[in-house]
Amino acid sequence: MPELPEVETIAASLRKKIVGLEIEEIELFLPKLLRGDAAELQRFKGQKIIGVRRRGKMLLLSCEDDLHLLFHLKMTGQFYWTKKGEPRDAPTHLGVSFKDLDRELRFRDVRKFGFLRCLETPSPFDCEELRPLGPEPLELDDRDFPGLISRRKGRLKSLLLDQSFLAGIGNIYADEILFEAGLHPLTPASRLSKKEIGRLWSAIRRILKKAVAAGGSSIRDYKDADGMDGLFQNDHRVYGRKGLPCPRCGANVRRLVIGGRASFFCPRCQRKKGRQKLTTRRV
DNA sequence: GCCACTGTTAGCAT
DNA sequence: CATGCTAACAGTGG
Repeated sequence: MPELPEVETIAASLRKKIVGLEIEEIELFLPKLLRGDAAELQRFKGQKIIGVRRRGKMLLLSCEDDLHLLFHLKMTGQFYWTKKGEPRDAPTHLGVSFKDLDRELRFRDVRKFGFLRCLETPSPFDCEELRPLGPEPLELDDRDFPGLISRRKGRLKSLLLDQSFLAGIGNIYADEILFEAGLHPLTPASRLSKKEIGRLWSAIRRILKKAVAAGGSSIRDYKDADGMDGLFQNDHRVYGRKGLPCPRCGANVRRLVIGGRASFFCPRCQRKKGRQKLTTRRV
């Protein structure tokens, strides 16, 4: 389930351990994990890792000589460390050992949806997988958001999940963001007032920043590369909370399916547009 | 055994 | 072209 905050946390945990290390061996146990030619992987032997970055939900390990490893963890991808040469378990599909280090980095993915790709280019962010992504929500200038959303028509929930709109938001944070903004997930983007666009943008920033600070959400499989759980699952206010009271108003959280995805929201705090005024009453 | 599940995409409909 | 919906990927867990 790694979304932006989880991948950001994994990148940080990986970065502090592998930058500066020289790759000794790379072993691939599941050919379909790699998009491209298996021989490309061998070019990384002897290469020093100089950077670990995130773009959307993808992770980029960069070496010298314009060589990069691009990972997508999809639903269940995980990195972890073992002692060098330790037997691998069935869902472990890749092992990377380093010169002068008695441990090795492994990648496991129970559902096998994740992928790895080798890039050789000075501009890895222009590759096929990364090019279609929209802006990074935590880097986009505040002034650019209204223009970005004004060109879109779909429902807010689907829009937030659209990686070409903003990169990195997934199902959990989309629901938490819409709750924070007080907007119904079915609201058409084209019907937002200026004020609501402002609320949506600050909710996006606030929720993602808090989730990054909390190290992401550990619901099922998610752990960072050091095996640490995130804490943001404790701050979820609607996601996965069908039938439980809304923490703001006490109404029962509802669940809807939108575009095939579960969507959780508070029917009172996130009114459908057009109903707020009718139900306003004096005290 | 049946259904749901975090991500994404292809294919088809509107 | 844009958007919406479903199925499919493969496995685990309730």
